Amino acid sequence: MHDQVYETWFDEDVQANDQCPECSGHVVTNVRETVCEDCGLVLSDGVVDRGPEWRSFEDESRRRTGGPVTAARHDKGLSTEIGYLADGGHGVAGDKRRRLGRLRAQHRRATFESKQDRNLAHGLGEVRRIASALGLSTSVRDQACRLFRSAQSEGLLPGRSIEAMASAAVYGACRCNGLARTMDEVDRYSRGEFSGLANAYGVLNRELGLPTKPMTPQEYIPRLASALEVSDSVRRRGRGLAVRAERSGVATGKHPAGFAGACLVVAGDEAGDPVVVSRVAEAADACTSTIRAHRERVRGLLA
DNA sequence: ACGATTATTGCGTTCTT
DNA sequence: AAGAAAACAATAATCGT
Repeated sequence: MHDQVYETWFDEDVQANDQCPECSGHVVTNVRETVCEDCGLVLSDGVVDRGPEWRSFEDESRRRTGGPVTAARHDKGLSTEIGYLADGGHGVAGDKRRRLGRLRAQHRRATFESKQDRNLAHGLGEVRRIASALGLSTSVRDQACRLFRSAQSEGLLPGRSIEAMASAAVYGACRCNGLARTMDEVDRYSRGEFSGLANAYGVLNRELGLPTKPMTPQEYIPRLASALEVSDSVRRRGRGLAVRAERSGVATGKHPAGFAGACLVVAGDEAGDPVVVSRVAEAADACTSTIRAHRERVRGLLA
């Protein structure tokens, strides 16, 4: 019934950081919808393109035909060079010598450039795949791509996996735009067997000096609220609690997502509309004991 | 589901060399 | 100053209720 209205807004491309048409609040984009952070108005729900599916499939098949591309293998088995013994040792002279020299230079240049290219192509492919899987807007995705390019040109790649840096770029782009994503969530789509995301992001953030500010619990409220399908009043109350908690300092040093979840639990209890802790834990990428601990902190705030 | 207890992880500090 | 190590806090895991 709201479809028409939503369609219109979506066509106008309401995105993160825009103003909510209804309450002039702050609009954020999360996994599968664009919502107003203040009133929770859903601006695009289920309209998010199904692009990620064929895109990631495409990437997958490209990976297979292209062969395994990992930083380790690049340097290890695949690179070759033309040695100097061939001519140096046996006194190859004149034309042949010069030709060999030119060949050597070309070969070196070619392999070097193709390595860079492959790394970049692979990395950007991963960035795009992860960004799509998270349902990020194209502008955020492009920003992530730029971050990855910077990371490569700044020489941040050697010693780290492409996958790790790709997911770090995506996470970094989210952080720069104030989008509430946990590292876990981004990591979920990374292909590496061990994450390295935290490390890669650490370097990326430090070396590039990303303009990020710490996430606050209330920024996670809208996402969790819609994931848990709590009532509007509970969400509002939870948001209020999150603000109070953050101002009073009890939330500092805590993972904001888990803390936001705890706020929703307390809000649900108050409203006589219990929010199940285990579900919150799942939605917030935390465990139940953490949510419980935070819940007590929030309650202590009210007492 | 809850509360309590224990294990693990991560991080900033401090002590060394 | 760079690195190792003991120390602390947060989170996870596990228990009995």
